Amino acid sequence: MTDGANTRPARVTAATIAAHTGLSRATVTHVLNGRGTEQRIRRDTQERVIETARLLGYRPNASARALHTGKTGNVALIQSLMGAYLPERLLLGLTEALGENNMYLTLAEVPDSVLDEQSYLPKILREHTADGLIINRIVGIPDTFVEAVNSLNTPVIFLNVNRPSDTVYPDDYNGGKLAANYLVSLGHTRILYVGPTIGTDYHYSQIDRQRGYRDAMKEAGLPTQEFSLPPNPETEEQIRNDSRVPILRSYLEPRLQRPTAIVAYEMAESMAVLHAVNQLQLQMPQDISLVMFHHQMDQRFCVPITTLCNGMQQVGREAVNLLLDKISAPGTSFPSRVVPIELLRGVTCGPPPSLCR
Amino acid sequence: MTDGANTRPARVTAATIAAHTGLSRATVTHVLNGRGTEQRIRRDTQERVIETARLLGYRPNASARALHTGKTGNVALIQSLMGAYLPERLLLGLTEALGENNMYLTLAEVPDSVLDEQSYLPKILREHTADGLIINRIVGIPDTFVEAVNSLNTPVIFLNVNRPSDTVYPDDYNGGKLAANYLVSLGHTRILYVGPTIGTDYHYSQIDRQRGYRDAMKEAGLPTQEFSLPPNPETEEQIRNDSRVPILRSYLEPRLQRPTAIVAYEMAESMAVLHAVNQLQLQMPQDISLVMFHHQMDQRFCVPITTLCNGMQQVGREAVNLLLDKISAPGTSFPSRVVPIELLRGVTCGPPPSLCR
DNA sequence: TTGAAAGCGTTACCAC
DNA sequence: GTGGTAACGCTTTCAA
Repeated sequence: MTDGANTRPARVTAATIAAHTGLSRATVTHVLNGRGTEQRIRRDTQERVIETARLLGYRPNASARALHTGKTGNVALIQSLMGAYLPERLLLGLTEALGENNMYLTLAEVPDSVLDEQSYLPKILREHTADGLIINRIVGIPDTFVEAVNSLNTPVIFLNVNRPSDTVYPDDYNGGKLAANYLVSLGHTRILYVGPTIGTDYHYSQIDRQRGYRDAMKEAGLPTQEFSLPPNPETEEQIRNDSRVPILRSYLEPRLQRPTAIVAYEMAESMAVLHAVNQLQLQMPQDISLVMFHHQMDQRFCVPITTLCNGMQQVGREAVNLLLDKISAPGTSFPSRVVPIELLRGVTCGPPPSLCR
Repeated sequence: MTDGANTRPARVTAATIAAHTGLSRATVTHVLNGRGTEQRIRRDTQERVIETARLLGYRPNASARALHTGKTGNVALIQSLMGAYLPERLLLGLTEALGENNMYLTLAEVPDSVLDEQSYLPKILREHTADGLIINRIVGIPDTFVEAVNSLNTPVIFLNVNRPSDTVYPDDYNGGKLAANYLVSLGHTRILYVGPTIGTDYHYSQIDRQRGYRDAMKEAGLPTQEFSLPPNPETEEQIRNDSRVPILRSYLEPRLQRPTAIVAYEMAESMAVLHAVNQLQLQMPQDISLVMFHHQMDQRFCVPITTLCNGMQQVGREAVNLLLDKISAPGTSFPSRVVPIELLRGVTCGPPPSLCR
């Protein structure tokens, strides 16, 4: 009486159901896995099994199944989470596509220190926890790390870096072209590219977006104009004397020769542009147009900025597809997949002022 | 020769090592689990085992261990990823703290549709995949869902909602007080609170931050002034006629009675403030001060805005601790834990203009 | 239609 | 010091 109705048995397994129904474990799993009819198990038996499972609150044990099938049903996402690039859309794309394949995403943080230590592998790689690995945007991955990972028997793909194979990343080069072409198509001829100052450990997109812009301008027979935003100031002193917006402002100040449109590398540059534009009392898009690269149309800025969207959700989905391909053909190398960058129209672009007058 | 050196055996298990070393599986696992000395296994035997494991590229099978121990070593994070609140700091806190306990975070996206359907549980909850569940910031969770989750035998905690028990969330009420008090301490007396328009499915922080502000102002004997930013415009028509910044500007326009400081609910409100301030050619912080709630000091805005940081990393860590407590004491209910909100000084605050003159 | 049994890789208890 | 052996929960093949 003390233990009967209220204390549910700690674990309800297929065996429990078998015992309750007086059937064998095999029959129970057959029914539970939808193979009941195929196995020509009586209708009412099937219903009895299912009802009992429901009543008992049966939940299959993933580890046991994994042990038998040799597949964990998990994919691990590896990255240094400190300073990570992990847009929600990317996670959404990954989990969606994995979910469609009855798999899950396991997040593994890899401290930067680990990446430096020669041949030290993070714990998640030292055991057999996932069916595949996704390595996200680790800039300047040490070769030793890549080698160590490859020596694992686990399929691996890379994300958001530009490697020739087994990688998924956005087409930043054509994104750059798209940006410039779009502004050209609106009638702009003086288009300024605002990017970050490119240091030693740069990301490929810093090069590619700018290259795309340059090539598109050249093709249109227009001159390029580029401005590298100095890095974020660090000390408070530097912050108070932050010269980034003033410098940028000087680019936009001259009445006649000022750019009529801007391509910004990402949000940081866009914000500087917005500040400068505001300070100069310019109207957007009447006086000046702006496009930026981002992973979505971001509504938090009050002004929806026309965005070159790097399709992180799609990147996530493609990554899963690629990884599943690799899992089913272990050892094979696949060419990298490039995801197109799309233009999302905000309200920051229009024809150049000269054409309006 | 075809199969010898190049084709590595598909799976290296403890048995493989046992075979290679001529020892029993038990001895091998003893050594591998660091129980070698305790079991008084010869030094050289131990070394032989470890070396062989390394050579063979042995990686323990997590599923097998899980099956035996009854612990998967995984914690599932449940949420609707569409429109999710998932700051990187939160993930960092979660994965860090889990990592310290040799556990991993499994991300499970739960489509909104699923939450609505009565009693339908997402797949990850229908099987035994994780040792515990973290439910993150699902606003307006249907009671049926909570019930269904509770009927599972799996420990569950909530994140970023304000439930009385088994929950971790930032102390937004005291954050609101802190914001106001800080500005008061700088000498401000006309402090405007800018929040979102509170709809039907609001988040507790929308109430709490504002309440904190109000109470602090009352305690300081100062009048409150509040402005609800209308929701983001949706159609392009609405966007072009976006009246949010102009309206806000009208609050800041009058020379004498205008607020000298602003508490912004979050980034969206801050951006509107920055735009309005820029358009009015006001200097920040000379003419007006600004603090906002956010999950970190964000360097992308060019101006580092003084931030009330809701400590998502800490929230993540506390969440893991709470969940581990629940896992080791199943069925117990723990009081919710509130994580203090911290003030991170940016460059947007200073004394009010009147005191400068 | 149903049941018996083997095996997945690990752990841990208990003999030797 | 070392080596059997059972058990974890599930899947699947083969027999009945």
